[in-house]
Amino acid sequence: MDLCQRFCQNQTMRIGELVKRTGLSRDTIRFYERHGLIRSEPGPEPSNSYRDYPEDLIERLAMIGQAQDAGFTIADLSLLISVFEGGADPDFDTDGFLDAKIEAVEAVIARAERFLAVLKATRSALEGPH
Amino acid sequence: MDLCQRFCQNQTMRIGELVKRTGLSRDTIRFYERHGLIRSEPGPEPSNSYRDYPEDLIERLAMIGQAQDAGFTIADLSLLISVFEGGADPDFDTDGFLDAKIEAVEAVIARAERFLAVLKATRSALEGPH
DNA sequence: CAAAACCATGGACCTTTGTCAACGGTTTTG
DNA sequence: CAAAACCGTTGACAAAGGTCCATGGTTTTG
Repeated sequence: MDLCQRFCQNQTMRIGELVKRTGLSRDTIRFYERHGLIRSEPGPEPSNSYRDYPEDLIERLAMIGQAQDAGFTIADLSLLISVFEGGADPDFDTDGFLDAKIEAVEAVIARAERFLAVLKATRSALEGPH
Repeated sequence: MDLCQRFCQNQTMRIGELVKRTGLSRDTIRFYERHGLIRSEPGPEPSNSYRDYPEDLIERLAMIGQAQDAGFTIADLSLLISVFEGGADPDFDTDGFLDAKIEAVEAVIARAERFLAVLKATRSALEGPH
């Protein structure tokens, strides 16, 4: 199967393109896959072991980055993704999880903003007297 | 020197009180000190090796927490603190450093906020149909 | 068709940010 | 004064999040 086929037929790509389009490293992507944050399919050719990565992973990988900036760990993300995909353990308190995480992220943002203010004040203090 | 003396004379405390007032662990505080993020003084008694921690460390330790939430590493903080204390390498580009860091923190906040929106949307989607 | 580029897998390795345990000394307290 | 609580130092350990390397196969390209 050549490039054009892959391009025209559907929205999947090989890992190299995902690397280019996300800026992540190959190893990082595989690391996420090993930890269940993303999934890939076997690819149509029986002759190789190349895997297909769907288009929407680009969005998901971006979200993973945002989540990490918000203080989420891989384990947190793993849980959240099971919520997204509806495959969560039925007696898992999804609402409670979400509420707690929302609060935590709001706290992180508030703290980061307080720090940002310190940083800006420092810059002013340095530029003022100059 | 007894407790009252220490309390009345000046604004320093021993590590145990710092632990209580910051919520950090003893080991974390020592870790930060080993890495130059905070400093302590030898304490007045010659008979022991206890150290004195100034009152303002409480504020600084709070700031360190905020900085970490904003994506700062210990190494970043070490640089920033040398800027605070005016002891920075004279040919270090302080302005450039601050500008870059401010931009980075703003980016972290923006990304965390985008993620927060995802989280809230997910909660709504879950509560709505219920 | 040969070289260059790409892919998967497995496991070792690395950095960051702490945490724990052990040892021996000092203070505080009942 | 004795037990309990506190302190400092050292060094090993740990978990998270990746990164690197070797090996061997597949595609793409010139």
